[in-house]
Amino acid sequence: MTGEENRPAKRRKTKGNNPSIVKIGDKTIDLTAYLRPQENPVKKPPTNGVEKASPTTEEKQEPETKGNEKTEAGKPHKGVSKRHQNARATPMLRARKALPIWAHQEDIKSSLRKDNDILLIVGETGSGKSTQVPQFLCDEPWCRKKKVQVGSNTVNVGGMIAITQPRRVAAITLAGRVAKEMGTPLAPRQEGSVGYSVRFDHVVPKGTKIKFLTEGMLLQELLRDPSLRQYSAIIVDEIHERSVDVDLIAGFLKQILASDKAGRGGIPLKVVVMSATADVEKIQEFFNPQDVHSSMQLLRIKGRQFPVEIHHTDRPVPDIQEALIKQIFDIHQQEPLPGDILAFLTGQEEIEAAQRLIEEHSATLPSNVPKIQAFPLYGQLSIQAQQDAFKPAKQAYTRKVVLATNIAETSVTVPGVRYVIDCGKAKVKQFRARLGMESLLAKAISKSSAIQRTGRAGREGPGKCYRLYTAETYESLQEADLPEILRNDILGAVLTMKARGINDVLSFPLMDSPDVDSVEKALLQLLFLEALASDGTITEVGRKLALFPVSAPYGRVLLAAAEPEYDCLLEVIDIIACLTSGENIFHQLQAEDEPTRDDVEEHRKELYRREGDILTYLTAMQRYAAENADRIDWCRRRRINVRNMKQALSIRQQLRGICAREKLLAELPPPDPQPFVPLPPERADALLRCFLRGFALRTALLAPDSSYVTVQDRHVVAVHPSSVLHGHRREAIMFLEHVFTQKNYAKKVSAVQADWIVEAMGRR
DNA sequence: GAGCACTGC
Repeated sequence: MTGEENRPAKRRKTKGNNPSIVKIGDKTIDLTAYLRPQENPVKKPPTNGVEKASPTTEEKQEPETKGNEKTEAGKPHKGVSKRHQNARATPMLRARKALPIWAHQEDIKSSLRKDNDILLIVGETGSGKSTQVPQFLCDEPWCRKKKVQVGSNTVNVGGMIAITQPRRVAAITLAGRVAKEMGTPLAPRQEGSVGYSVRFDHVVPKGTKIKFLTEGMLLQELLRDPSLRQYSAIIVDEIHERSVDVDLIAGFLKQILASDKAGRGGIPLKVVVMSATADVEKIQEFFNPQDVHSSMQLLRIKGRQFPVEIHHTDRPVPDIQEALIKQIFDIHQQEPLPGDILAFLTGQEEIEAAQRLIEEHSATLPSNVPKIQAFPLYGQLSIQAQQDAFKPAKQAYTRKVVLATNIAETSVTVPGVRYVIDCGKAKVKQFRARLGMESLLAKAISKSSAIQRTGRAGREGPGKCYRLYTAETYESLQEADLPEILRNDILGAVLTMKARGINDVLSFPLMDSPDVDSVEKALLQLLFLEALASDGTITEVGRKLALFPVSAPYGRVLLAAAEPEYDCLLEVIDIIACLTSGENIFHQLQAEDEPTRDDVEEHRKELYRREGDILTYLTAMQRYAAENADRIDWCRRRRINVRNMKQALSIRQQLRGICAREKLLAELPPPDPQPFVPLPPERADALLRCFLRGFALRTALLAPDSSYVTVQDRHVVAVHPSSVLHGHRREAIMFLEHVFTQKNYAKKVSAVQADWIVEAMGRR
């Protein structure tokens, strides 16, 4: 788990006599070829590199300038390029100069001149780093496009700065803000200096110098252009969130920095890594000057936050719900209005219970006391219900309490919050490679997460944070959350590496390396999917899978669907579009839906199929696409997630496009709406057999005691209540997801025949 | 009889 990549021997697993032999069911597979190290991918630099101490620049915070975020924007300046010099930008320039990062402009520029290629910036929220750093750098001499010789070709290298974001909205809104500040249009097919590229949405004007993109997007670009030739610099923002994608990006960047730059005609790539948390040792160690032949400077920049008073409990609370309610009403009675409360809870169930308690208590408040109103906020809530949590309370003299999951920690900002209550826990998804399943359980948060939650009270003024745990408990928390690459299934990450030509994935440089078990599991699954050949190298199938914006098993099903034997590609695209559009397209029916509940069930009945969830999703998608009148109303009547269905349509269009380009699809189907035609049973069989090409290992057989036992590991699984097959008995089931929460659950379940499973396994 | 949060040619 150290970030050092040159000691694979230590990570090798010792299993029996030969560590490279593993068994799946009755099959024995030799992993020797998979684990064989290739020649060291990170070239040692010549030893003339002088090591510099990393200077830490502490900075005095500029006096608070009120309303700097709200400064009127100058109108986009037509004709481009002579930016931020023109008079119209002046009020905005003043606002920019007030940002804490402005004082570091020269430091930032000079630290990347000459031979220095890497810079690490630690900037708290509100320092302005995401908007200003690219602007500081884009006029630097090293940022110009250059014509160079690569092999026998003359190519252009550099000219653009990429800045990565973990979320789409951030990439889009930051691009919008920077475009305004630079007075340049942000529109396709125009000339401009700023662009963005996220899934389903690309606005990259001609002459773009600064491009915001999601991490996944840059990874896709890396597959096509391993040297990132169009860029002079890559800025990796929010690296502290440590997504799998950002970890892979860091690894690829390290390889580029350490390489001889032949792929870039000798022109160096500058790398700026930006983090909002102070624990940067791991990052510094990772981009070790020894390895990459350049010294990494570190710059610390103060943020702009109001002070937040922190309160811990004196002793551990026995009952979180009770403590929460008491805390809410204490704040309500002691603190003046306005000032809303944001409470962090673990999940929907807890939130709904708390909401009921608050409503009961609230009803007992005397009439001369301000009212209190609770709003839930979590990801699967409808757009409308989420927006209710952002709007000020409807009635006057009312305090709003937002009961939120982790969604309010990073993804959304609730305005008006002065008080935060932190229960100290969060649900975390963890992949258990040995069992091949995920778990989703509430666990203690990390210190950095607690600090992040606290900060949510100080966005608009001084605030208070009440932690429902003791100061000792806080001190005992982990410094940071486990990075995703140590918690998630790394199937996709391993495929990306293989597709990028990394044969020996165990020696790929990573800040945190997953254990060998997980890597082996992923390699074996890729072998099962025929993404890898028996010698561990990537196959044509594997290359194609890496291009699909879906997980490898889904990609494999897409490829199989195009084979004449199954011939159901359009249907499979519809299904996968639905499956990957969000948690579940069906909203859970709640007590509040009561007057319409039967009506909703009646409408839903025409979608439910006895074959299971896959066919149900297909029916839902096809009926939705056939709907010509009001699709939103169609969803409302069935309590179907509108957002997910819209997303599903976009994914469908994207997948159809890719399949057409990859010659899996002869021609694009006619546009919607097309009349709905139910899939005949024999076609349904073909479709399910096709899904088994990706999911044969995720199957279970009905046991005499009516439980389902998995084929691969002989575990008992229960059909999840969200499945249409919940409570039904079938000979055998195939499930697309496998999660431990209260129980070992199979989700997205379909009925299959036992001999289909045998057939699918026999193909290997 | 139950669902942390993101993301992708």
